[in-house]
Amino acid sequence: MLEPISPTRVFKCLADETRVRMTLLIAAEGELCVCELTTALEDSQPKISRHLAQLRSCGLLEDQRRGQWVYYRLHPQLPEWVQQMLKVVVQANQSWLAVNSEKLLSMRNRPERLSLCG
Amino acid sequence: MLEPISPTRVFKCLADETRVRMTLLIAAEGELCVCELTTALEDSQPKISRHLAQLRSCGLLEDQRRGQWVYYRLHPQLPEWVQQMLKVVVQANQSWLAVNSEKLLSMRNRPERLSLCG
DNA sequence: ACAAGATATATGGTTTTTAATATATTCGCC
DNA sequence: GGCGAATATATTAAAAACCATATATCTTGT
Repeated sequence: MLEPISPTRVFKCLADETRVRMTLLIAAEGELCVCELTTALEDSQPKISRHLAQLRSCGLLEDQRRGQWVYYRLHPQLPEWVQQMLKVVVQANQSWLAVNSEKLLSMRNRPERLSLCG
Repeated sequence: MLEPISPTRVFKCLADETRVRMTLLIAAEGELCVCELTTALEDSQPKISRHLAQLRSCGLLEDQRRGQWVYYRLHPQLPEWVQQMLKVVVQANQSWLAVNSEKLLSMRNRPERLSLCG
């Protein structure tokens, strides 16, 4: 297997308001598509998409197209310590994330999920 | 109390090779002075010092002068989640940190500590 | 089945902002 | 004065943002 992701690399990925919020939201929700993230963060689609590409390319997220939507989730091969870390951070920062979770909940025309099978 | 440190802020602090290594080393060792860090990381004193200032100013580290040396440790009021996070990261990345720990161990003229209290 | 339009996402090219580095200098304590 | 540590300044490098545009999928009409 390839060299495992370094702490520096992980922290650099998360060292941006947009990227942490997206990553934590995804960690909390399981998976989210680009338009959901765009709504939750109230940011432009190209900006969201670019940051997602970065998170994908450093191995934090994985993407999956389903029809016209592309869904992002935590990469299943993420090292234990990164998963644990994200869990701790999500857990302790729910009120900080609330502004985004709420926008997600009140989003209109949110693409439907058949079930949470993955 | 002031606004707690945000995830973004924490991750930005750690999003630099020099700063993560220093922070994790300090988390692992309890406390270290500037000259020890300079040796462990094989970097210039001004560089180390400036990064330490950054870590101090975002509340991750606290400094304490003892004679001619200045010692750094994790800030005692660091939120629980940050401490947990650092613990997880240190624990899982010991071999990545080994290069620095070893230089620390083999350092000559290392300032003596009376005891590990504090 | 095919073309036209709508919606979802990604990328190219540029400018602007921010952060890291090196060198020189200053401060503080013995 | 000498050692450990901090800061100032200039320079360089990296990352974010923005706008426009491209691709892919779905829908509707014929």
